[in-house]
Amino acid sequence: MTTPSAPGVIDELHRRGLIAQSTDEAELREHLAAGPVAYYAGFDPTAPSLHVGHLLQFMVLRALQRAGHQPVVLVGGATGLIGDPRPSSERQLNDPSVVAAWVDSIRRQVAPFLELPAEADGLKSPVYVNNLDWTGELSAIDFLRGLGKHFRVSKMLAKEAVSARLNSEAGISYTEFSYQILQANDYRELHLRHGVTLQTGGSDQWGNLTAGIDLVRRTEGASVHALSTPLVTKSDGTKFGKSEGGAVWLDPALTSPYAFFQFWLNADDADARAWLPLYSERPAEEVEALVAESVERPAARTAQRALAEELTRLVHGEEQLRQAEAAGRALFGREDLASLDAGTLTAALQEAGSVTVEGELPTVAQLLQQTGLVGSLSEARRTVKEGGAYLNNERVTDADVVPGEEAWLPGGWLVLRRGRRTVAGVRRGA
RNA sequence: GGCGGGUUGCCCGAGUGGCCAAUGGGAGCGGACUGUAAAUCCGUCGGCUUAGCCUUCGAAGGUUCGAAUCCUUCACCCGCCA
Repeated sequence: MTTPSAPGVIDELHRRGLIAQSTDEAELREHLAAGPVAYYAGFDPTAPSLHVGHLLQFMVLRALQRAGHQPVVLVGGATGLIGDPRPSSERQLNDPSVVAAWVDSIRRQVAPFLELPAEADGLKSPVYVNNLDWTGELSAIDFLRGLGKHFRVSKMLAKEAVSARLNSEAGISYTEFSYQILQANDYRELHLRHGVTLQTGGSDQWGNLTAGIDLVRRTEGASVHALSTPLVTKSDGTKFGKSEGGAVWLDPALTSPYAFFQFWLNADDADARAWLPLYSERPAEEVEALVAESVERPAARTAQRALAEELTRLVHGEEQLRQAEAAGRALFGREDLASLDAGTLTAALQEAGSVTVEGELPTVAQLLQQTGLVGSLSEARRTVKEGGAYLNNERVTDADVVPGEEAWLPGGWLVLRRGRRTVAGVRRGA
């Protein structure tokens, strides 16, 4: 891996389209060029796992780390108890013990992204912090006197998420209204504790980022920076990061490495080309070549493949990437399923998702339901009627038949498929 | 506190006593076409032991042979007036 010299990191981020907004860029460049800078990004525990939407933040964190700067990763044990206002509706408060558990799991999940390879000379290992450490013991008086005085309500009301909520039926609670003060205070605390002078985050966080800058200036007289990433969009206007099942998680227990790989592989052409620079850490020329290849021969899906490979490797590791790829090849390849060897088939179906059936084999409709390919027996019948159900790559015509002995594939498997690309395995039990 | 309007399936939104599991649009899902894309066209879109049955139209009760539709009470939302 080539280590770009420190002054180039802003150029790299620009080239990759990772900068939506930043504080005075000339100053920021100068600051970064002057020596290692401590910078931070925060992640609130609103679920047991992060999802693909968070990935972009790590691309920025990694780029800065490669440039020799000091990453500080914050997991919001305190802010997660309050809830950053969403433009749409009030959040449901989660139980403190649940949030604490999520802090742990996210903290563990984040680690590999900034882990340094053995040969990484002079690069800095991340510092991990939890804002509950300083927010948990903050008294109401300290909060109101020490922090509240620095915030003008008119300015707080002007923040996008807040004003959206004020103008909506949902309104906004005082709890969520206060969120920006807590996040601003995080910046201040990290500035004092770790000398942090740069905060990064999504563009929807810009208001919170600037609130922190203002607070640091007012209380410490220091001028600090912020940098935000653009919102990742899809060409069809739908929300990025969802697949059939809902969110695409980084936790392999919630979204298998296979499903994760497939998520990127199935991106549409325009999206894959637009996303590749954002997510790929390959040299600029290589990225350009891949995009050009994608334009020339879209069917080869080079951009999708590159995304799927790089990100699956980053999130799940080389071994999982290899298996996810092999599974895709086995299940979508041209070869006959029966000709696959038991090991390949087993690995592929375990990746794709499977159930084990003991004793009497149920009907195809029931199998479709048990594998989770459909939500109900009615839906299973409907799918069969629509011609969208396949057993071992052959269209099923009767939902109520029980697969015969000859249907079993090597390793004791049945391959069920719904539609073009949703596959699940059925394994023969004892 | 008073008056008026509203609450329908994942979302929006029709429906004012039987022809309503409920028009239409969106999302989703499937098929065709392709490249495990996109666009387009077609189909589908509560559940079940599926030519039938069961449970749905804010909640509970009532009128009726029959109610999403009428009546009563309650909850919540939106206006106007105090």
